[in-house]
Order: sequence, then C-alpha cells, then structure tokens
Amino acid sequence: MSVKKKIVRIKDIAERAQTSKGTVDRVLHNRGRVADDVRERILAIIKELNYEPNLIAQSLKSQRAFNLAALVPDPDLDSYWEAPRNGLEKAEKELRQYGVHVTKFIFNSHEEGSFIAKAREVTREHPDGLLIAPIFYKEALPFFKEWTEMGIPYVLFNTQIEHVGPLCYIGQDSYRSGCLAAKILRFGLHTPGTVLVAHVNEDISNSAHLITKEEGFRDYFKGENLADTFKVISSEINFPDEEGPDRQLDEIRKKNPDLNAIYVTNSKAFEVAAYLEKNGLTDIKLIGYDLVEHNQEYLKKDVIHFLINQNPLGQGYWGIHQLANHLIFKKEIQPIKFLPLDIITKENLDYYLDPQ
Amino acid sequence: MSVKKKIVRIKDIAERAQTSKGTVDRVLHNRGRVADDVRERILAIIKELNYEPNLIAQSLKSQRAFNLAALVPDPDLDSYWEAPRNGLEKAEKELRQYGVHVTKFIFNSHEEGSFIAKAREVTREHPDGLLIAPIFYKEALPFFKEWTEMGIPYVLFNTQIEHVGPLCYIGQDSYRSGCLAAKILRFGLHTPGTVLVAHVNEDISNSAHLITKEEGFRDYFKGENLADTFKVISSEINFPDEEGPDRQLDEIRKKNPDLNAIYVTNSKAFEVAAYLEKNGLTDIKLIGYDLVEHNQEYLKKDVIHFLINQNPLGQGYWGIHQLANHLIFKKEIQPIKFLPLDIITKENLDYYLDPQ
DNA sequence: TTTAAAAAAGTGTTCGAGCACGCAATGGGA
DNA sequence: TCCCATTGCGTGCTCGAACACTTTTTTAAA
Repeated sequence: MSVKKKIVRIKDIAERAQTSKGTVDRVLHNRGRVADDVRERILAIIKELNYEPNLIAQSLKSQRAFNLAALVPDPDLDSYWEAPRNGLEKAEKELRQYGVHVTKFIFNSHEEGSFIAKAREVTREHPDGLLIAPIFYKEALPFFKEWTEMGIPYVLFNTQIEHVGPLCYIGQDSYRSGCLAAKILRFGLHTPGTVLVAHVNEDISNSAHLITKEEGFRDYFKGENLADTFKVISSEINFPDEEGPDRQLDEIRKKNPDLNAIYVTNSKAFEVAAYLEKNGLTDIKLIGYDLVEHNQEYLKKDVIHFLINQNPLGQGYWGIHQLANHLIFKKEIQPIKFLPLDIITKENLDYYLDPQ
Repeated sequence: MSVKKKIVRIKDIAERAQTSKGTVDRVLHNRGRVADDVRERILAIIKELNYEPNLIAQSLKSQRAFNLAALVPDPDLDSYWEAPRNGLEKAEKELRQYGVHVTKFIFNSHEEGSFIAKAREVTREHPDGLLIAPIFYKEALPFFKEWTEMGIPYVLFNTQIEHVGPLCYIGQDSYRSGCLAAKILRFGLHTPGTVLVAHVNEDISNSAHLITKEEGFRDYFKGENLADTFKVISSEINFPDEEGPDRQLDEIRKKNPDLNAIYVTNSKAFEVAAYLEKNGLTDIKLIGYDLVEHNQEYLKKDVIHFLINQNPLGQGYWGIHQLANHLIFKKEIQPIKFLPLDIITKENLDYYLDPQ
C-alpha cells in the first residue's frame, strides 16, 4: 500500500493556526510584525507538523542571480588547469537553474603580476562568492583579508593554505599523498637502492604542498625498517622549455648508480618519463601525478607505472558546488573537503578521464 | 560587467514565433494539433535560443509521486550489501523533493526461493521503476520478461546480465577488473612462482562475472611474456561458516610450494587473509574486492595488500539516479554505466569509506 | 451558402514560497 | 475628538511549466 506522503505547506500551518500564510511567512523569516502569542502558536505548529520548506518552490520563486568568480591559471600555458575549468563549467551548467553564473578570471601561472592584476579585478567585480587556486602564497594573502572584509566567501582549491579563513579547502591531503606514493613504489621495489623525490619545474618557495608530499614520502620510508634498505634523496629539477631534465638526471644517476625509483611531486612526470625512455632505463619505477595527456601516453607505455589522480576536475566541480551549498542552499560547509587519492594505471585510466 | 544571463522561457519562444505558450507546449510534448509550418518555426526557435526547460518549475508543477522498488539481498546476512542500501537511501533522500520514494524488497542471498517470493511482491506492487541485484541468474529471467511486458523499467547492478533489455547496467567491467588485479600483483612479484585465483564461497554457476574476472586475470599473465615466469591456477573454495578455508588452502600450497600471490574474486579476501596471518605467510601477496569491515582490518595490517573497490554504494546511488533520470528528467540513458576500478590501500582507504 | 465537425490556437489555473501592498486596529499627541 | 504613526494581519501577484478548458479558424458535407 503506497500512500502518497503528505507535504506540509505554509498554507496548512496557517489554517491550523487560524491565521494567514502571510503571517506564517513572517514568523518563518523573522520579519517581525507578529503578535507574540500568535508567533508562539505558529512555531509550535511548525514543530509539530515538522514543516520543511519546499526547496523547489523556494528556488523557483527567488530566482536571484548568484555571480561567482573563479580565479584560476591559464590552461593554455599549463594543461593541468584544463580539468578544473571543465569541472567548474560542469557545476555551472548544473546550477544555472538556480541562477548561478561563474565569471572566470584567468591569470598566468608564471607571473605574480598577472595574478595580482586579476585578483584586483575580482575585488572590483564584487562577486557573491569566489573559487581560487592560490598558487602564489605571498601575493594572495592581502587579498584574503580584503575579501573577508567585503564579506565575499572564498573557496580554496589545489593548494592548501592554513589560517586565512576560507569557506573551505578542496583538494588532497598532501602528506597522505606522499605516503601513498611511497607505499606503491615500495611494493614494486625488489632490490635495495636509492629513491628520488623530484620537484620538476616548480618554485618550491611558493608550493608548501610539495614539501608536505615529500615529508609523507620520506616518513613512509623511515618507518617499517625500510631506512636500511632504501635511501631517499630529493632534488629540484628546473629547466627551460627547450631543454629537458637530462643534465640534472644524468648527474643524479652518476652519484647514485643504484637509483631504482623516482617520485615526481607534480604533473610533470612525463618529462622524467621521456628521459627514462630515451635512455632505455626500464627498471626504474616512476610514479607521478595527474592525467595530463603526456602522462597518459607514458602510462600506456608502462614508462610511468602509476599516477595519482588529484581529481582536478572534481576540485573545480566541488568548489563551485560548495559555494552554491553555502549561498543558495544554506548548508553547513565542512572547512576541509579532501578528495580521494585515486591510484591510476593503464588498466583503469579510462574511468577517470571523463566523469560519467 | 556581469550581465544577468537571460533564461529562455516557453513564453519567450511563443512571442518570437508569434503564437501562444499553449502551442509551444504542444510542440514540446508532441501533443499534436499544431500546424506543420508553425511546428517547424517553433522547433527552429527552440534550437536557436537553445531552450532548456526549467526543471525546478517543471517538478514543482507535476508533483507526481514516483514509487521505485529496490530488490536487493539482506545486508544482515552479507554485510557487502550494506553499501548499496546506503547508496540508494542517499539517492532517495536527494530525490524526495521530486516525489521519489523507494520501497526495499530484501531477500536472502542464499535462498533462491526468497528471491522469487520478493520478486513476485515487486510485480504485485507495480512500481514505476525497479533497481535489482540479479544474483540469481536463472530465477530472475522470467521476471525480466514479465516486467518488460508491464512496462516497468529496471536497472541492473552488481551482476551484469546480457540481452534481457534492462534500462541500464551499473557496475564494473569484470574483465578489466581482472586485468587490473593481475597488473598490481605482478608489480609486486619479485620472483617466479604460482598465482592463485580463488573463488570463495560463491556458486560459480550463477556468477558469470567471476569467470569474466578470472579471464581478464589470466589474459594479463598470458601477455607480456609472463607465461614462463608465472603459473596461474584457480580454485573454488567453499566451506561452511564454522570452518575456514584452511584445508583447501593447505592442499593447494602442498601442490604448489612456490605460491606467491592470491587473487580473491569477491569480497571474501578476509577469509584467506585470516589463514595467511595464522600461518605467518607474510610473503604471499593478496588482493581482493570491497571495503567490508573484515577486509579493512586485514588491509590495515598489510595482510591484504590491495583491495579493488567495486563502489557498491555508488552502484545503489547511481541506480536510483538512473531511474530518476529516465522517469523524471527524461534523459537519455546509456545502457552501461561502468564505475571506476578504484585501487585501495591502507593509505587511501579513508577517502572511499564515506562518500563526500 | 450554411452548418457542424475537426483542427488549431489561445487563456487561465495550478504547484509552494516569497514578498509587496493595503487594510484594520490601536495608541499617543494636539 | 481628530489625525497620523505604528503594529498586526490578510490578499494577491509572481516565478516557469503543465494541462484543462475555451475560443477561433479551417475543412468538409449538405
């Protein structure tokens, strides 16, 4: 017997309280102008009937526009940023019904000045909410203060920054991420040797999360009596576009002939993979991050053995959704939303490329 | 300059076509009684303006109730089925606004008769849609025919059955799943030896997907010149609750002293793990499926090295959503929705336990 | 040409919540 | 007593789509 569930409406409450829906409405929204005894009676009935507003009718009526801003690096300069853009566009599409519109402010991920200029633009725009990839730590700080004062909620993603009062952070637990990388490499290491942590083409001073990854990685190899078997070294490998990492890697291999695994802490594993392939180094295990096209190629060729997916698409997607949850649906927001550490191989790659 | 994005309404289309919203409505719903030339004009305008109906207004108006049924095994008898239940309850909660209500029909996963009885109940109830875990292949077939005739769309999950005309299947690609398990084990295997595929406490005759997993697993070890290095054997290991798999596993080890890896094709890896732990067999690699509690324990103790998550929660969740997409939102449904093959270790387990 | 039937097109109400508006009752000051 | 401000409360329109209902136009038969 499937009985149709009764929905409690404002009108029902009004009838029961022998008053009108206008009055109930005023009580619900604390708009005042209601006699105390009537308010008490209405509140009691609301509780008794367990009234829950019909979100559908609610959002149909309100129809207000929510202008969100997204401050993200240019995907044309670093293809890693394509995914967050797709994610936020997907969320925007879903939420357009609710009046959400996202304006993108694209900056050059290699120039602090460009970031500052775009951040200023955001301030001028005065959006209802902001999604930001704060890859320039120092430069971003004063803006956080400003936006907080202006009452603009902002969601951080990709790079975790503590104590700046964002609505929430979306991304990975960098420390755990390092542990996981270590665990996987260790599972595939058959002989004692040296393991390299490589920070490729990234300014470490602005990227605390890469350091955190290294910590997690090193701590794993410190535990479980692995310290005697494996030596962990780390290196910043920077080079201009035309060159490759060849010179630096040659040097490292000369110093450590027993090098048998490399952990690349960002999406640039393909640079190392190209080097390994060129030199026929098939017995060095390689693990890196993110499903950018070049990484996928080498993953399919088994030059890169595993990739950890930071789910950049999900970061963009959930970032916009968190803002919507806060602004539109008035939901409580968890200050940290860690996304899963997805382990990717040739065999399960497909499922992580285009979500549903 | 943030211009408010114009939303295209039926009325807008009507105005542009110099007709009334009633006519546009008839065109949109193929209700006929519209002159051909007018219909053409309206369709052109709909395309041009890229009209998308406002789902909010739509569902506010219709307010009809959708009674869905879920035919699933009892979680109290096999805790694996807790997750699908949670998933479908989560989906139900999200969709309650749209009038969705899910009635659960719980059967005993060890008794065909119980399945048949509950399936009959479903038929009697005549729901608007059905989500079903068809673990009893032979017994389910006649019901599929019946439900098709009654016009009840049904979504299969967990077990893929071909050619019965479901709305869609939700679950994993079993073949790929086997390949992946092989790939991971092989990555950790340092010495030649024997690899066991174990079907634990499951009636193979009713579980084609376990066979498919084994195929994928074997094919991986056939490729890449691994056939000389590793021997793959398989075995059905069945035992009553009080006993363990000890006798059978002892025997297998006696015949294959070089056994160095075991692949359990269902969620019962913990049974094998208990055996390995008891006998101190720390150098046998073990991989299995699903995050049931016992598996988690042994994963944390590193007795189980990896688990592949079949995302049973997601299966329940998406199953209900697919029905809703079909019934309420009239979306085109892909006949197969493969869920990702998530690789789980101790380090990333947390992120897969409670979704978002 | 008239007329009825059929086809085509237009109008108006409904869903539940939000909010503007307006009316009635009360109170205080002159 | 009159006037106006304040408080309390009710009415009615709106959002966009769905659909029942009415009105207009066309077509075919007499």
